[in-house]
Amino acid sequence: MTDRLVNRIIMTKNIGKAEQIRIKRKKEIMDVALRLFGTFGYHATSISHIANEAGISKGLIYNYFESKEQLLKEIFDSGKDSWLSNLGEIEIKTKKDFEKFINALFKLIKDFENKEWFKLYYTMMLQPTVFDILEKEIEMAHKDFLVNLMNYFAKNGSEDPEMDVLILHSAIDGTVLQYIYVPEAIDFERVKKVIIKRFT
Amino acid sequence: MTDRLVNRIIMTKNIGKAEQIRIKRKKEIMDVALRLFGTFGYHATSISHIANEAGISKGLIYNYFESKEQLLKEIFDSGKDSWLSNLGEIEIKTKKDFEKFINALFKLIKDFENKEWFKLYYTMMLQPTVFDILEKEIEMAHKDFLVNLMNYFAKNGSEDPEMDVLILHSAIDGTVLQYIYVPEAIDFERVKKVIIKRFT
Amino acid sequence: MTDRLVNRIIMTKNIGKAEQIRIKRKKEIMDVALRLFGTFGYHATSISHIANEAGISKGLIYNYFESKEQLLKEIFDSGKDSWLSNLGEIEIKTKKDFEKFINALFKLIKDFENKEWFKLYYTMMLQPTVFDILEKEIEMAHKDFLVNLMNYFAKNGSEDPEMDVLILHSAIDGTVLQYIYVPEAIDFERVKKVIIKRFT
Amino acid sequence: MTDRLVNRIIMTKNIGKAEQIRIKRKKEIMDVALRLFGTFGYHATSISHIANEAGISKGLIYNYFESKEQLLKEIFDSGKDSWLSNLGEIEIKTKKDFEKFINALFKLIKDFENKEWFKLYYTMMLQPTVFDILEKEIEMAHKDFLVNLMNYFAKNGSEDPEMDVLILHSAIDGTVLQYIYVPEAIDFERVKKVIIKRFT
DNA sequence: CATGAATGAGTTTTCATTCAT
DNA sequence: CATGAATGAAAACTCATTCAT
Repeated sequence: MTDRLVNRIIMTKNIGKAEQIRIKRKKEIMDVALRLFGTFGYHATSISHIANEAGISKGLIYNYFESKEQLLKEIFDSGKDSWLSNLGEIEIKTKKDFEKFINALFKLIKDFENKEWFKLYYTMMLQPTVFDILEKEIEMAHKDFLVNLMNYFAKNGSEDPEMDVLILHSAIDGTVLQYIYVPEAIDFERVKKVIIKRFT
Repeated sequence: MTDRLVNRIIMTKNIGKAEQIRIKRKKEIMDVALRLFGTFGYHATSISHIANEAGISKGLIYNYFESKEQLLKEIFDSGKDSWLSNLGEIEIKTKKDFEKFINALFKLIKDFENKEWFKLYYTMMLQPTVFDILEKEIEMAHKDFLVNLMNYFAKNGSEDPEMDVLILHSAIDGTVLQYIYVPEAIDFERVKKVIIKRFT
Repeated sequence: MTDRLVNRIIMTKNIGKAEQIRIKRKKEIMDVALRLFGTFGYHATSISHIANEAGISKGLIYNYFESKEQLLKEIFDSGKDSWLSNLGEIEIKTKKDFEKFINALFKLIKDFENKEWFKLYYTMMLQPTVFDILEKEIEMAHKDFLVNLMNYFAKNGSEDPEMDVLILHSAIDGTVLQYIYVPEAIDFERVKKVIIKRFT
Repeated sequence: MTDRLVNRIIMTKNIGKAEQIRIKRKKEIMDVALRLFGTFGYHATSISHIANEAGISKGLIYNYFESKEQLLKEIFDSGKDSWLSNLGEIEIKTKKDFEKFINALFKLIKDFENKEWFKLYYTMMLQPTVFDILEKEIEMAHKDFLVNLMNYFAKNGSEDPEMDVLILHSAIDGTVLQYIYVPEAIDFERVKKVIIKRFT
């Protein structure tokens, strides 16, 4: 949810003052928490830390989120929704579609409100034992666009479409990782060009 | 540090019985800790948990490691050494070399004593604020073989060797991530084939 | 304070509309609070819980009661008044009087607006350290009818009137406890018969 | 578990030092907690309070008990065991048996290591919603000796044995309550005499 | 009057670390 | 060497109470 969207919702006359505050505050907390979770990790970030950084009291956070875990979940879901709503609709049939898809993907990664979300995403993926509820959601979310890609590769003369998807997926995962790690090293335009070249 | 190596060190006559036990114990603790760190994460794994799992007392761990953080560092370094000592020596000049390198790489990933180490590796990479000392070491370690690869691509007609290295690196990172995440989904032989094909 | 009494007070012309609402609201809050205190205990019942259950805001409760403790005290006093005003007047001289008294007593226990009050009563009795102000009031209130009973036993050939009162009192206390605990197990008619038989 | 018993167990040579400390400490904590729970109530007694009173750190309590609730449960069970092991064996057939039973009962109530236990017992009985696990145990524990008594009344010409048991039970409950409330007012010898007289 | 966002002190609980035995 | 009882600082979470609107 972007700030602009939040503001538009709030501007609407038929929302009470209290509700306006709630929406703003909730987003505020989620933004701060995402940044800290991403920077220090979920466990190493305390509720106190979040509250301090957001300039509010510890107690208030529990007025908005049932628990620390629930706060994490809401942050995660919110990011996931953004992600999916931007990629889910693209049908990949022609080479043009593929390019369009790769473009959309990298635009998303770059523009995405907060690259911290990806840190969370990968960190959480790495500890399925801890966050097994989220695991399922992630898998489901992926499946659609992986199938999409596989069909594309199959129709375009790939010898092993399954593996091609795997490697492409890996390359993207890896690129995102690198972007998170050393953002200044990634020139997305060049990355896109190489990926499109290597995978068409 | 492999078990075999440990045994060889221990066999050496000029190490006292007591010292032999120390070395074995230390490795035991590190193995257990690595497994638990990988499974539950560093923060979510308590010293008690490690001690229980290793069948020793909490106190004893502090006989071998200064602190929990130091234990982590030693585990990390030990894994890193294995990793580097296996890849650092390969010179990549011909296509054969490249294939050899890719083969060595995947063999390492697959055989590596414990895939939990990679979980640690990536998790730690994702939280630079916490472990920035380690970060530098990793970067240094990588540089060598990245330069190696870049030269290879440059000499073999790549339009953008830097980017090719980046993508290859990303693909490898991504593949490892996927392997950690769904090991049974990764057929290394096929992955290798596709990577070699796409990058030569 | 019964609903009827509340209504009578409210009907009185020289009470303004606003004041009428206040009285009704106050009773509403006390009723809800009593039910929750009785069910979950004083400490385990939060002001939020009471407010929710009463369909009002937390803040409003503080418009009617100084504090949570004051709310408890008012509930307690209100119940106590009902109790005493119904028993204080009976003079026990003949066997008929005794029967009348026992009948009145059990009618009170059974009809009493809310058996939760007894839960409160006994719970509070059991923690003298916390509520020793209330304690004294109860003791005073009891004394009258205990003296009443003792005189009756003394005049009717009891060997140890003091003890007889004690046991009778205990039996009543115990019966109320049982009634609170397993209401359906208590057939008041039979209980009364046995008590009258055993104690005359 | 009496102190003497604890000491005897500890004296036994084949118990390690650590285990000795554990047993003593555990009892120490339970004793302090029982006293405070009885005096202030379960919810109004904090773990800090218990730790202070016992002269130990908060953390240590969790070395011995999983949670505050578990501490309560263990205290409760320990008291219940004492109670049952002393009354469960008496068969009530003759008037002598009944007297013996009543004697044993009051001896138990009087001698019982800690009358605070009864406060807990009654307080907990009054809030079944909160402690419903214990509820069942209490019911089971009672049943035996209630059946025992009913048979006795039935064989000895009671018109309504069920009610007689109820009243007797109530009288006992009530007496214990009074004893807890104003211990100095209860002359057990006289109480026993009256109960035996009224119920035979 | 009525609301509910906000506070902050207090609660239960965890855990790395120490140290007497 | 090895144990595990003990500590204390910090974590997550709760809730009576206040106050701007």
